[in-house]
Amino acid sequence: MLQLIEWYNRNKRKLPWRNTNDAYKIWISEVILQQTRVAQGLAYYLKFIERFPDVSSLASANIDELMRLWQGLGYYSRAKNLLTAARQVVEQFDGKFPETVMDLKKLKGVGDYTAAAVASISFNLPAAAVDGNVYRVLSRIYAIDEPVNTTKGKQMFQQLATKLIDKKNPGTFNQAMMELGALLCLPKKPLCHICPVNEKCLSFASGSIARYPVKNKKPKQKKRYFYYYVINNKNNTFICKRISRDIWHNLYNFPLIEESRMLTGEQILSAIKKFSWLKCTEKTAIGISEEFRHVLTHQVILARFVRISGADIDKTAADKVLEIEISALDNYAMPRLITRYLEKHPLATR
DNA sequence: AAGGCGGGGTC
DNA sequence: GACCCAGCCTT
Repeated sequence: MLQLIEWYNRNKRKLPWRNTNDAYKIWISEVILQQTRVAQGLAYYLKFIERFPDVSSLASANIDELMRLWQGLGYYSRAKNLLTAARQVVEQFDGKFPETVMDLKKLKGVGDYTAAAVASISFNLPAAAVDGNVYRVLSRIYAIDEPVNTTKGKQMFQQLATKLIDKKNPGTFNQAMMELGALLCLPKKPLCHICPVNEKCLSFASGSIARYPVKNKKPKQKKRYFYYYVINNKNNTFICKRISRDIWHNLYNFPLIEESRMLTGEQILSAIKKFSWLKCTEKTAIGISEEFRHVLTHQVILARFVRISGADIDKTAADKVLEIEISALDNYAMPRLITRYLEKHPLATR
Protein backbone atom coordinates (compact mmCIF):
# COMPACT_ATOMS: atom_id res chain seq x y z
CA MET A 1 0.00 0.00 0.00
CA LEU A 2 2.95 2.31 -0.54
CA GLN A 3 1.17 4.19 -3.32
CA LEU A 4 -1.65 4.98 -0.92
CA ILE A 5 0.68 6.53 1.67
CA GLU A 6 2.47 8.58 -0.95
CA TRP A 7 -0.81 9.77 -2.36
CA TYR A 8 -1.96 10.72 1.14
CA ASN A 9 1.17 12.70 1.94
CA ARG A 10 0.79 14.69 -1.25
CA ASN A 11 -2.97 15.24 -1.20
CA LYS A 12 -4.17 15.23 2.40
CA ARG A 13 -6.29 18.12 3.57
CA LYS A 14 -4.80 20.48 6.10
CA LEU A 15 -6.91 19.94 9.20
CA PRO A 16 -6.28 21.26 12.71
CA TRP A 17 -6.26 17.84 14.37
CA ARG A 18 -3.50 16.74 12.02
CA ASN A 19 -1.09 19.16 13.69
CA THR A 20 -1.11 17.34 17.01
CA ASN A 21 -0.73 13.95 18.65
CA ASP A 22 -2.54 15.05 21.81
CA ALA A 23 -4.84 12.13 22.56
CA TYR A 24 -7.45 14.46 24.03
CA LYS A 25 -7.64 16.52 20.86
CA ILE A 26 -7.62 13.46 18.61
CA TRP A 27 -10.43 11.98 20.69
CA ILE A 28 -12.53 15.14 20.45
CA SER A 29 -12.00 15.31 16.69
CA GLU A 30 -12.95 11.65 16.23
CA VAL A 31 -16.14 11.97 18.25
CA ILE A 32 -17.17 15.13 16.41
CA LEU A 33 -16.56 13.35 13.11
CA GLN A 34 -18.66 10.30 13.99
CA GLN A 35 -21.30 10.17 11.24
CA THR A 36 -20.39 13.78 10.46
CA ARG A 37 -18.56 15.31 7.53
CA VAL A 38 -15.34 17.23 8.04
CA ALA A 39 -16.93 20.33 6.51
CA GLN A 40 -19.69 20.25 9.11
CA GLY A 41 -17.56 19.35 12.13
CA LEU A 42 -14.57 21.62 11.60
CA ALA A 43 -15.98 24.80 13.16
CA TYR A 44 -17.32 22.80 16.11
CA TYR A 45 -13.89 21.30 16.72
CA LEU A 46 -12.22 24.70 16.79
CA LYS A 47 -14.64 26.26 19.25
CA PHE A 48 -14.73 23.10 21.35
CA ILE A 49 -10.94 23.01 21.79
CA GLU A 50 -10.88 26.73 22.49
CA ARG A 51 -13.46 26.39 25.25
CA PHE A 52 -12.23 23.02 26.59
CA PRO A 53 -8.50 22.80 25.77
CA ASP A 54 -7.82 19.75 27.92
CA VAL A 55 -9.57 16.83 29.59
CA SER A 56 -9.72 18.45 33.04
CA SER A 57 -11.48 21.55 31.74
CA LEU A 58 -14.01 19.33 29.99
CA ALA A 59 -14.50 17.18 33.09
CA SER A 60 -15.64 20.25 35.03
CA ALA A 61 -17.97 21.46 32.27
CA ASN A 62 -21.61 22.30 32.77
CA ILE A 63 -23.94 20.07 30.73
CA ASP A 64 -26.13 22.92 29.46
CA GLU A 65 -23.13 24.91 28.24
CA LEU A 66 -21.72 21.77 26.61
CA MET A 67 -25.00 21.07 24.83
CA ARG A 68 -25.15 24.69 23.69
CA LEU A 69 -21.69 24.27 22.17
CA TRP A 70 -22.90 21.11 20.41
CA GLN A 71 -26.16 22.72 19.20
CA GLY A 72 -26.84 21.98 15.54
CA LEU A 73 -24.31 19.17 15.20
CA GLY A 74 -26.72 16.31 15.89
CA TYR A 75 -26.39 12.99 17.73
CA TYR A 76 -26.44 14.83 21.03
CA SER A 77 -25.64 11.78 23.15
CA ARG A 78 -22.08 12.24 21.88
CA ALA A 79 -21.78 15.44 23.90
CA LYS A 80 -23.19 13.87 27.04
CA ASN A 81 -20.86 10.89 26.60
CA LEU A 82 -17.86 13.19 26.17
CA LEU A 83 -18.54 14.73 29.55
CA THR A 84 -18.97 11.31 31.17
CA ALA A 85 -15.75 10.06 29.57
CA ALA A 86 -13.76 13.14 30.60
CA ARG A 87 -14.80 12.51 34.19
CA GLN A 88 -13.84 8.85 33.78
CA VAL A 89 -10.34 9.93 32.72
CA VAL A 90 -10.01 12.17 35.76
CA GLU A 91 -11.44 9.71 38.25
CA GLN A 92 -10.50 6.27 36.91
CA PHE A 93 -7.31 7.05 35.02
CA ASP A 94 -5.90 9.65 37.37
CA GLY A 95 -6.29 12.41 34.76
CA LYS A 96 -3.99 10.68 32.29
CA PHE A 97 -5.57 9.74 28.99
CA PRO A 98 -5.67 5.94 28.53
CA GLU A 99 -3.07 4.62 26.08
CA THR A 100 -4.33 1.18 25.06
CA VAL A 101 -7.24 0.10 22.88
CA MET A 102 -8.69 -1.83 25.81
CA ASP A 103 -8.63 1.13 28.18
CA LEU A 104 -9.79 3.59 25.54
CA LYS A 105 -12.88 1.45 24.92
CA LYS A 106 -13.78 1.75 28.58
CA LEU A 107 -14.57 5.41 27.95
CA LYS A 108 -18.23 6.20 27.35
CA GLY A 109 -18.87 6.82 23.67
CA VAL A 110 -15.60 5.25 22.51
CA GLY A 111 -16.18 2.17 20.37
CA ASP A 112 -13.99 0.05 18.10
CA TYR A 113 -13.44 2.77 15.55
CA THR A 114 -12.64 5.67 17.88
CA ALA A 115 -10.42 3.56 20.13
CA ALA A 116 -8.41 2.39 17.12
CA ALA A 117 -8.17 5.90 15.71
CA VAL A 118 -6.83 7.41 18.94
CA ALA A 119 -4.54 4.46 19.61
CA SER A 120 -3.00 4.57 16.15
CA ILE A 121 -2.74 8.33 15.69
CA SER A 122 -1.71 9.33 19.22
CA PHE A 123 0.16 6.22 20.41
CA ASN A 124 1.34 4.62 17.16
CA LEU A 125 -0.41 1.34 17.98
CA PRO A 126 -1.25 -1.03 15.08
CA ALA A 127 -5.05 -0.82 15.47
CA ALA A 128 -7.11 -0.65 12.28
CA ALA A 129 -9.73 2.12 12.35
CA VAL A 130 -12.59 0.92 10.16
CA ASP A 131 -15.20 3.52 9.35
CA GLY A 132 -17.65 4.04 6.49
CA ASN A 133 -14.86 5.16 4.19
CA VAL A 134 -12.81 2.04 4.85
CA TYR A 135 -15.78 -0.26 4.23
CA ARG A 136 -16.26 1.40 0.86
CA VAL A 137 -12.57 1.41 -0.14
CA LEU A 138 -11.89 -2.19 0.87
CA SER A 139 -15.15 -3.58 -0.53
CA ARG A 140 -14.28 -2.05 -3.90
CA ILE A 141 -10.59 -2.94 -4.03
CA TYR A 142 -11.33 -6.59 -3.18
CA ALA A 143 -14.86 -6.76 -4.67
CA ILE A 144 -16.27 -8.08 -1.42
CA ASP A 145 -19.93 -9.07 -1.63
CA GLU A 146 -20.39 -9.52 2.10
CA PRO A 147 -22.72 -6.81 3.47
CA VAL A 148 -20.86 -4.22 5.53
CA ASN A 149 -23.71 -3.70 7.99
CA THR A 150 -23.84 -7.14 9.55
CA THR A 151 -21.84 -8.55 12.43
CA LYS A 152 -20.14 -11.04 10.14
CA GLY A 153 -19.32 -8.42 7.54
CA LYS A 154 -17.91 -5.98 10.08
CA GLN A 155 -15.67 -8.71 11.48
CA MET A 156 -14.44 -9.58 8.00
CA PHE A 157 -13.53 -5.98 7.16
CA GLN A 158 -11.92 -5.42 10.54
CA GLN A 159 -9.77 -8.51 9.97
CA LEU A 160 -8.80 -7.45 6.48
CA ALA A 161 -7.86 -3.93 7.57
CA THR A 162 -5.83 -5.34 10.44
CA LYS A 163 -3.94 -7.54 8.01
CA LEU A 164 -3.23 -4.63 5.68
CA ILE A 165 -2.24 -1.98 8.23
CA ASP A 166 1.24 -0.49 8.08
CA LYS A 167 2.59 -1.42 11.50
CA LYS A 168 5.28 1.22 11.33
CA ASN A 169 2.85 4.06 10.59
CA PRO A 170 -0.60 2.85 11.63
CA GLY A 171 -2.01 6.33 12.20
CA THR A 172 -0.95 7.51 8.78
CA PHE A 173 -2.30 4.34 7.17
CA ASN A 174 -5.67 4.67 8.84
CA GLN A 175 -6.01 8.30 7.86
CA ALA A 176 -4.86 7.58 4.32
CA MET A 177 -7.58 4.94 3.89
CA MET A 178 -10.22 7.33 5.16
CA GLU A 179 -8.90 10.24 3.12
CA LEU A 180 -9.02 8.11 -0.02
CA GLY A 181 -12.65 7.31 0.71
CA ALA A 182 -13.46 10.95 1.43
CA LEU A 183 -11.69 12.49 -1.57
CA LEU A 184 -11.58 9.89 -4.37
CA CYS A 185 -13.43 6.68 -3.57
CA LEU A 186 -16.73 8.55 -3.31
CA PRO A 187 -20.10 6.80 -2.82
CA LYS A 188 -21.68 8.00 -6.07
CA LYS A 189 -19.08 9.13 -8.58
CA PRO A 190 -15.69 7.84 -7.54
CA LEU A 191 -12.66 9.40 -9.26
CA CYS A 192 -11.08 6.11 -10.27
CA HIS A 193 -9.02 7.63 -13.09
CA ILE A 194 -6.78 9.43 -10.58
CA CYS A 195 -6.91 6.82 -7.83
CA PRO A 196 -3.46 5.69 -6.62
CA VAL A 197 -4.61 2.07 -6.27
CA ASN A 198 -6.84 1.75 -9.34
CA GLU A 199 -4.52 -0.87 -10.87
CA LYS A 200 -5.12 -3.11 -7.85
CA CYS A 201 -8.83 -2.48 -7.63
CA LEU A 202 -10.84 -5.58 -8.59
CA SER A 203 -14.16 -3.80 -8.96
CA PHE A 204 -12.58 -1.08 -11.10
CA ALA A 205 -11.12 -3.75 -13.34
CA SER A 206 -14.49 -5.44 -13.75
CA GLY A 207 -16.51 -2.22 -13.96
CA SER A 208 -18.54 -3.15 -10.89
CA ILE A 209 -17.67 -0.20 -8.64
CA ALA A 210 -21.30 0.79 -8.27
CA ARG A 211 -22.18 -2.51 -6.59
CA TYR A 212 -20.00 -1.76 -3.58
CA PRO A 213 -20.24 -1.53 -0.67
CA VAL A 214 -23.02 -4.11 -0.35
CA LYS A 215 -25.58 -3.30 2.32
CA ASN A 216 -28.78 -4.99 3.26
CA LYS A 217 -32.04 -3.11 3.79
CA LYS A 218 -32.81 0.29 5.09
CA PRO A 219 -35.15 1.31 7.88
CA LYS A 220 -38.26 3.19 6.94
CA GLN A 221 -39.29 6.54 8.30
CA LYS A 222 -42.09 7.21 10.73
CA LYS A 223 -44.14 10.38 10.78
CA ARG A 224 -44.68 12.39 13.96
CA TYR A 225 -46.84 15.47 14.40
CA PHE A 226 -45.54 18.10 16.82
CA TYR A 227 -47.57 21.08 17.99
CA TYR A 228 -45.49 23.64 19.83
CA TYR A 229 -47.05 26.37 21.93
CA VAL A 230 -44.91 29.47 21.87
CA ILE A 231 -45.90 31.88 24.59
CA ASN A 232 -44.93 35.50 24.13
CA ASN A 233 -45.72 37.43 27.30
CA LYS A 234 -43.95 40.77 27.38
CA ASN A 235 -40.25 39.91 27.45
CA ASN A 236 -40.68 36.30 28.53
CA THR A 237 -41.39 32.91 27.04
CA PHE A 238 -41.56 29.33 28.30
CA ILE A 239 -39.38 26.37 27.40
CA CYS A 240 -39.02 22.74 28.51
CA LYS A 241 -35.99 20.49 28.78
CA ARG A 242 -36.37 17.21 26.92
CA ILE A 243 -35.63 14.48 29.45
CA SER A 244 -37.35 11.37 28.07
CA ARG A 245 -35.65 8.68 26.05
CA ASP A 246 -36.34 10.22 22.70
CA ILE A 247 -34.80 12.49 20.12
CA TRP A 248 -33.04 15.65 21.28
CA HIS A 249 -32.27 14.36 24.76
CA ASN A 250 -30.99 17.19 26.99
CA LEU A 251 -32.03 19.89 24.54
CA TYR A 252 -34.71 22.51 25.16
CA ASN A 253 -37.85 23.27 23.19
CA PHE A 254 -41.24 24.90 23.64
CA PRO A 255 -44.17 23.27 25.45
CA LEU A 256 -45.22 20.47 23.13
CA ILE A 257 -48.20 18.33 22.32
CA GLU A 258 -47.44 15.34 20.11
CA GLU A 259 -50.04 13.50 18.07
CA SER A 260 -49.82 10.47 15.80
CA ARG A 261 -51.99 12.20 13.22
CA MET A 262 -52.35 15.68 11.82
CA LEU A 263 -54.65 18.02 13.75
CA THR A 264 -57.06 20.53 12.26
CA GLY A 265 -56.70 24.20 13.18
CA GLU A 266 -59.63 23.83 15.53
CA GLN A 267 -58.09 20.82 17.26
CA ILE A 268 -54.79 22.66 17.60
CA LEU A 269 -56.53 25.50 19.44
CA SER A 270 -58.58 23.13 21.53
CA ALA A 271 -55.42 21.31 22.65
CA ILE A 272 -54.24 24.43 24.46
CA LYS A 273 -56.37 23.44 27.43
CA LYS A 274 -54.05 20.51 28.05
CA PHE A 275 -51.69 23.05 29.55
CA SER A 276 -53.50 23.65 32.81
CA TRP A 277 -51.14 26.46 33.74
CA LEU A 278 -52.07 28.47 30.65
CA LYS A 279 -55.24 30.58 30.82
CA CYS A 280 -56.52 32.26 27.69
CA THR A 281 -58.57 35.42 28.17
CA GLU A 282 -60.38 37.84 25.88
CA LYS A 283 -57.07 39.66 25.38
CA THR A 284 -55.23 36.54 24.22
CA ALA A 285 -54.06 36.56 20.61
CA ILE A 286 -53.31 33.25 18.87
CA GLY A 287 -51.66 32.51 15.54
CA ILE A 288 -50.77 29.16 13.95
CA SER A 289 -47.63 28.93 11.82
CA GLU A 290 -47.11 27.17 8.55
CA GLU A 291 -45.98 23.55 8.67
CA PHE A 292 -42.29 22.91 9.32
CA ARG A 293 -40.95 19.64 7.94
CA HIS A 294 -37.91 18.30 9.78
CA VAL A 295 -36.27 15.16 8.44
CA LEU A 296 -34.23 12.85 10.66
CA THR A 297 -32.62 9.56 9.78
CA HIS A 298 -35.55 7.44 10.86
CA GLN A 299 -38.45 9.81 11.31
CA VAL A 300 -40.06 12.90 9.85
CA ILE A 301 -41.33 15.60 12.18
CA LEU A 302 -44.22 17.70 10.90
CA ALA A 303 -44.48 20.69 13.21
CA ARG A 304 -46.64 23.73 13.65
CA PHE A 305 -46.01 26.52 16.12
CA VAL A 306 -48.88 28.20 17.92
CA ARG A 307 -47.98 31.72 18.94
CA ILE A 308 -49.85 32.83 22.06
CA SER A 309 -49.62 36.33 23.47
CA GLY A 310 -51.55 38.05 26.22
CA ALA A 311 -52.41 34.89 28.14
CA ASP A 312 -52.39 34.49 31.91
CA ILE A 313 -49.90 32.10 33.44
CA ASP A 314 -50.56 30.20 36.65
CA LYS A 315 -47.00 29.94 37.85
CA THR A 316 -47.84 27.65 40.72
CA ALA A 317 -49.03 25.00 38.23
CA ALA A 318 -46.26 25.56 35.67
CA ASP A 319 -43.73 23.31 37.34
CA LYS A 320 -42.67 21.43 34.21
CA VAL A 321 -41.87 24.56 32.22
CA LEU A 322 -39.14 27.12 32.59
CA GLU A 323 -39.91 30.82 32.24
CA ILE A 324 -37.06 32.71 30.64
CA GLU A 325 -36.43 36.05 29.03
CA ILE A 326 -36.67 35.98 25.25
CA SER A 327 -33.23 37.54 25.06
CA ALA A 328 -31.87 34.49 26.94
CA LEU A 329 -33.10 31.95 24.37
CA ASP A 330 -29.62 31.76 22.89
CA ASN A 331 -28.29 30.35 26.14
CA TYR A 332 -30.27 27.15 25.68
CA ALA A 333 -29.39 24.38 23.26
CA MET A 334 -32.26 23.74 20.91
CA PRO A 335 -32.91 21.46 17.94
CA ARG A 336 -32.54 22.89 14.45
CA LEU A 337 -36.30 22.68 14.01
CA ILE A 338 -36.71 25.26 16.78
CA THR A 339 -33.91 27.58 15.69
CA ARG A 340 -35.20 27.47 12.12
CA TYR A 341 -38.63 28.55 13.37
CA LEU A 342 -37.14 31.36 15.47
CA GLU A 343 -35.07 32.61 12.54
CA LYS A 344 -38.23 32.88 10.47
CA HIS A 345 -40.54 34.13 13.20
CA PRO A 346 -38.52 35.91 15.91
CA LEU A 347 -40.13 36.42 19.28
CA ALA A 348 -40.89 40.09 19.89
CA THR A 349 -39.93 41.85 23.09
CA ARG A 350 -41.50 45.01 24.36
C1' DA B 1 -29.31 -8.68 15.68
C1' DA B 2 -32.04 -4.71 15.47
C1' DG B 3 -33.41 -0.21 16.45
C1' DG B 4 -32.59 4.59 18.05
C1' DC B 5 -30.07 8.72 17.60
C1' DG B 6 -29.34 14.74 13.74
C1' DG B 7 -28.24 17.53 10.52
C1' DG B 8 -26.55 18.62 6.15
C1' DG B 9 -24.45 17.69 1.53
C1' DT B 10 -24.89 15.39 -2.94
C1' DC B 11 -26.90 13.41 -6.91
C1' DG C 1 -36.56 11.54 -3.23
C1' DA C 2 -32.39 8.32 -1.77
C1' DC C 3 -27.97 7.92 0.05
C1' DC C 4 -24.33 8.83 3.18
C1' DC C 5 -21.19 10.90 6.50
C1' DA C 6 -13.78 9.71 10.64
C1' DG C 7 -20.33 5.30 14.97
C1' DC C 8 -22.11 4.17 19.43
C1' DC C 9 -25.44 2.63 22.78
C1' DT C 10 -29.39 0.03 24.37
C1' DT C 11 -32.49 -3.73 24.14
